[in-house]
Amino acid sequence: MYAEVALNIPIDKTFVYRVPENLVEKLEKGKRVIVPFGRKDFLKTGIITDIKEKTEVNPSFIKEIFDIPDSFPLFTENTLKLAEEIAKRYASGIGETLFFFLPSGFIIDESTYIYLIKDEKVKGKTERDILNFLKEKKGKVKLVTLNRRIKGSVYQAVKNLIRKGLIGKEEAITYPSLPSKKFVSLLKEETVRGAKEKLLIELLKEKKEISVDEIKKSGIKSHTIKRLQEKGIIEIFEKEILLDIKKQELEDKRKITLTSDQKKAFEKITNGKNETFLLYGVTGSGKMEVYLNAAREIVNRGKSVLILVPELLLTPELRARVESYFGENIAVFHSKLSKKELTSQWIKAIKGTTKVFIGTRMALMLPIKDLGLIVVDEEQDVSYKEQQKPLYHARDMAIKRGKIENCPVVLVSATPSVESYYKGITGEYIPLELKKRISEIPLPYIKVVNLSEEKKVGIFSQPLITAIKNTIKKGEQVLLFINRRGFFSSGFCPECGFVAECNDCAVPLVYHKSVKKLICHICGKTYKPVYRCPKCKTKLEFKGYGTERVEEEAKVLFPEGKIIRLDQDSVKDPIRGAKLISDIKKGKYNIIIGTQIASKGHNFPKLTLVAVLLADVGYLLPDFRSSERVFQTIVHTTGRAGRFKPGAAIVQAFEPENPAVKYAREYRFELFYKEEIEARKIFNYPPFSFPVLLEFQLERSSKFKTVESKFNVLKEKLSPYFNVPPLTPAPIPKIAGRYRFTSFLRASSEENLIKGVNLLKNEMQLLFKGIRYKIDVEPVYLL
DNA sequence: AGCACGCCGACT
DNA sequence: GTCGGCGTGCTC
Ligand SMILES: [Zn+2]
Ligand SMILES: [Zn+2]
Repeated sequence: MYAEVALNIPIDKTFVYRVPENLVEKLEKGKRVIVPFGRKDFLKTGIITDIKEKTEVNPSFIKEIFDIPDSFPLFTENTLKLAEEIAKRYASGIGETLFFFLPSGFIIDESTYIYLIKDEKVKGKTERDILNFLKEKKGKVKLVTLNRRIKGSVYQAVKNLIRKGLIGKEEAITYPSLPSKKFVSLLKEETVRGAKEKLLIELLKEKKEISVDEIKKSGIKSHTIKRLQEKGIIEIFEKEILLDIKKQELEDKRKITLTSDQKKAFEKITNGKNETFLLYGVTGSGKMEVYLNAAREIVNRGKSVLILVPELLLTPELRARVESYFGENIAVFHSKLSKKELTSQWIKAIKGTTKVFIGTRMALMLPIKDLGLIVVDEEQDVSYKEQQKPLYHARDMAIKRGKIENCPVVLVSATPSVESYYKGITGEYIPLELKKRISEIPLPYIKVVNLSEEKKVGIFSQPLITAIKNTIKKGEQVLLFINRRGFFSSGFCPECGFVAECNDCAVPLVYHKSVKKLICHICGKTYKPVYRCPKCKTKLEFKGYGTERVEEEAKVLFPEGKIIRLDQDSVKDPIRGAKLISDIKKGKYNIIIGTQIASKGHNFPKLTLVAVLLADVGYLLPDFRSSERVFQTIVHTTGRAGRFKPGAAIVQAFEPENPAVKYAREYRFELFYKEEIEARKIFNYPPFSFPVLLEFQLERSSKFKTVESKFNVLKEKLSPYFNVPPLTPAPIPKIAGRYRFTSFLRASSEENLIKGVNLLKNEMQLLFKGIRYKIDVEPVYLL
């Protein structure tokens, strides 16, 4: 008996292992295996992707599976299929893909550790660096970490140092942190005096083992437990637990009568087979009620539900709202959970003890059985695209999963992506429109101010100043949206044109007044501020606006305002961030200056005026979606106003006649889509083409010539599948010290895309060994 | 990816 | 000679 095993190495290949007699019974697809691998037979964690009687591989090369530790698989048959699809579409390997999604708590790997014996003079630079690193670290360091942190031939140098007796090595296994809990059991029966002590012993007589958590619930303090342990009466031990199951009946905590539009959508979804629905309608039209009701119906039929949400939307508020439908028996899944929590949620999925899962894009692969519905909320959100390998799009792969699981998928949005909207028209998706708002409160009136004509004080136009003053006078709140944090873009020299840029990235630095530093928003590197041109000593001029600069101007203009900044910088610390948000809700502030963070997820009841300060900057960026993003920012941000009582919005723009601005203001979304779809068609952008962004990241720009000539050879081979433009410097030509060259390939059909990507992946591997590159299929960021 | 091996210039 | 930097190839 043989098992095909996928390992966490970046080659698109599985490995064949023999299954020993004693493990045949435990053999199952999707299960975790521990196998020896490589020359050193280091133990590695793998996933069984297939089981076979025969194999082509030479029997003398085949090794034996070391262990199958679990009684259950970590991937279902369906999620294994999904992983294969992802690997195929996004130029990734099956092993790479599986291990990208699998929580690291499941991984047991053996590796080499290095430690210092004595420090002596050595000649080689790499050897010196290694000794210094070990001296600084004190203790054992993984060989791989050395290799990552030190440049040069680390492996060679380590070998030499071992031979010289300066360092030592040992092999060790990293143990996984499966969810565990402390338990207590009785060692001997002895009479004790204390009432609490007696109680604990009584409890232990009844039940052999009780978890410390549970003991504490009956009013016994931890020092009591400790004292009995010291006396040798009880014993405390760690025990692996799979999960703590909270069984709860689903009850109608919310009695909501759906409108007729909502009811229609609900019926369509709950009667769905494996269609993709596009559920759309303006803010406040009750989209969430529809999908939560549908989800509850599906759960009542005994099936499970997966709800995907963008990163910033997974707030306690949202969780509470979902809990109001399902009780506490829901599981969240996102990157802020700990290793143990992630493994625990994963197990809940595979065991089927929880029926409702809500998470970010990484929740896509949860091994949920009997999936009856997948929801993708805010389907247009860019955070659904993974930015590391595998560069998958969770919305598109959710649709794929729906087909594999044979269940309906609902895409939800107030402003669908142009691609999804178009597919709603062609019938690929079934459109479900909610035309009316639920409440009587009208949508905010949007006033557009022309920034190139109107009088301004700083960034504030006269109409905006008046509106802000009136709003805070009434005791209500104002949100000022600006799409950048920091103060302003660092200076440029009017004499010689010098611009303060990051040394590693070709982007202007942003001045952050609060920390008095220049910060690169691409790589995060900080610099001391410069005020004079280093070349000609002219005083630098500053331009651009960030939240900090808006805040400073607002303080002068509105001395009566209670102003707060709400951006990544101010909510970095989660505890302080949560406090900030609750303070805003309480009305402690009346002028909120925020970025994306402020325009998503949170409802501020007293907010009645929203302003988009620079609505159409970014409109001219070389990205075919820039217009769509302007449109979405305006609709989403202005939609924050007047959730609870009528509100208004002001949009400041340089070109008010720009369709993205005009149609957002008039709430004539269908006209925006019509024009945008027309433009996409003319210029052959998605949904009319299937792009791949090929990006080289070169250490030296001088390497470009050889890369380019090799690329031109490849170009010919790719031409049956892609339109291949020449390799050119990326719009941001340098990031983190690497020179970026890109080619924006376009396939005319999905079939060509998949075939072409496969060819591209294989050819690139052969042609560009030792060169860093990225194959971004259907990219979201083009800069 | 992680690791070994083999090639080649530089330096005892 | 041989040390150490670097490119190449293999892993069931
Ligand atoms: Zn100058
Ligand atoms: Zn930078």
